[in-house]
Amino acid sequence: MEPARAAEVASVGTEMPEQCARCSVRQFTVCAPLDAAEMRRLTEIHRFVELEAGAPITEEGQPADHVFSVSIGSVRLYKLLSDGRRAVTGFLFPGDLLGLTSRDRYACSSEALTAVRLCRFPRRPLESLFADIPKLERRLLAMASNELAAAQDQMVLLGRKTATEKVASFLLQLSRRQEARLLPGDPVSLPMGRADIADYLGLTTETVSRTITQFKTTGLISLQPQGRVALRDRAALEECAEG
Amino acid sequence: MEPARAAEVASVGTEMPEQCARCSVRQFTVCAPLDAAEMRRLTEIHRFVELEAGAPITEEGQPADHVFSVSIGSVRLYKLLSDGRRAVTGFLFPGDLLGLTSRDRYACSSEALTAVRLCRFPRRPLESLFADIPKLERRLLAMASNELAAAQDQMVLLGRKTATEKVASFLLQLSRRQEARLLPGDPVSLPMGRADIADYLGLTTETVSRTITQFKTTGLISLQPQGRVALRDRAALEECAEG
DNA sequence: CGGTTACTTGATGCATATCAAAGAGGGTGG
DNA sequence: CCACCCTCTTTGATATGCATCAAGTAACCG
Repeated sequence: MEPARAAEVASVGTEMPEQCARCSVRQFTVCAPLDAAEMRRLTEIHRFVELEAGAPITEEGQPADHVFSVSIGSVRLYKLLSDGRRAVTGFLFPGDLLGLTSRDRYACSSEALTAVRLCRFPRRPLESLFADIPKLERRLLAMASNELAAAQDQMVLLGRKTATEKVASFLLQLSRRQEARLLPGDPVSLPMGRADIADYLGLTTETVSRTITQFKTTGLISLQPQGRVALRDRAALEECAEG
Repeated sequence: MEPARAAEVASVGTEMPEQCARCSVRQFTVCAPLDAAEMRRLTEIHRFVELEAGAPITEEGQPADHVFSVSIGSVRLYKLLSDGRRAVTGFLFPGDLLGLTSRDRYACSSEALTAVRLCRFPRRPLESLFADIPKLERRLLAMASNELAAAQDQMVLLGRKTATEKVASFLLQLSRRQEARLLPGDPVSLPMGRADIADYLGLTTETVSRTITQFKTTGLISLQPQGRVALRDRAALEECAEG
């Protein structure tokens, strides 16, 4: 047994793995409510997975053997129609959960949008833990409920908002999600391309681009290097977003 | 103690209330996995609520004090934009759950679409039961996951399907949901009006009407009394639905 | 620095919205 | 029991927001 692990071994059952102790989004993940001993139980079954930008993570319809928690980076969730049309059903950021389903198949395909680090939990062992750690199941239910509420907002956006309202809502959504992770809400970083945004909002890349240009022209936002967007007039954007 | 109750009294803790024993959709509801003793625990806190068509059930943003299970009838879920535009986020049928949220406010407004009977559970006592009946929480998580998968399908529909595809998908969805309740999948009954369908599909009533007329003309469906739709060519509808 | 991909901008077209009005049920009261 | 009225649905004519088609421009990468 190598010296580097001595401390860990000395505290079996009470200390969590170093990587988790250092995890910057633990308080927002599925792990949030767990104490050190429970964390240890959970980490007995998990594995870290690192992927580069563009790598596939899950494929719609394939066996849902794992649940993932995004640790670093961003992920795009999507579904395809038979003729190739694509709908992006969501973007995931650190702390978000991926692959939760009650069926035995993934509901969506997903790909790394940037380089990502994921915590991967095999599903059966994870579900077995529910019996010993009810907090874990409680947490998953809360996260699923939140996702459901977000999905309903997205349905309103897709079904009843104009292109301008959609793009404004999108920028504000990303801003709020940054704030939820205790990051500044401005500038907003856009790790995804215009095509991803378009497929998420039910628009075309051209319309997204034109709308962003319009916001830029009217002084609501300004574009910064590396896909960052500064919100110059948040109140006006909020106004835009609601109609 | 009246004779009619003798059998029930003789088996306290093992028999479920008569109304639940007779419930035609119990196997599809939150109650599905519970045994008689657990059912009794659950029914200690629930109350039956009967409402006539059009009655409000929940209002978006109001305190989420209760969770409901639809027992008889249909419900429409919706959200409003500030200028009055409406998005219907879902229709509920017997067995479906209403009002599940991890926040303290309802995410959607809801109204009875027909006369309905609901089982109403006060939220705090319900959550207290989770500790004693883990199956209950497991069941809610499964139901929430299913709703999430349905919400993702709806996002694809709203964001990327044409009017024809939307209406075809809608008819098939209702048909499948009837089948899931072990009812015939054909004819499909439409308890909601064209305006509800339009707000659910991100269309106008006129477009919904025209599309239905077109399906009728091309022999894919035929309209029957009381808002029933016979699926004359299911395969062609499926084809329509996917593009 | 050249090649490639992503983004932006412009011109045109179409699917669906909007505006308008005529049928069709469905319930109620005479 | 029928006639009327109200609401919902259907149908028609026109308008428009966004898609599509088509270049041009900027950003990125090797």
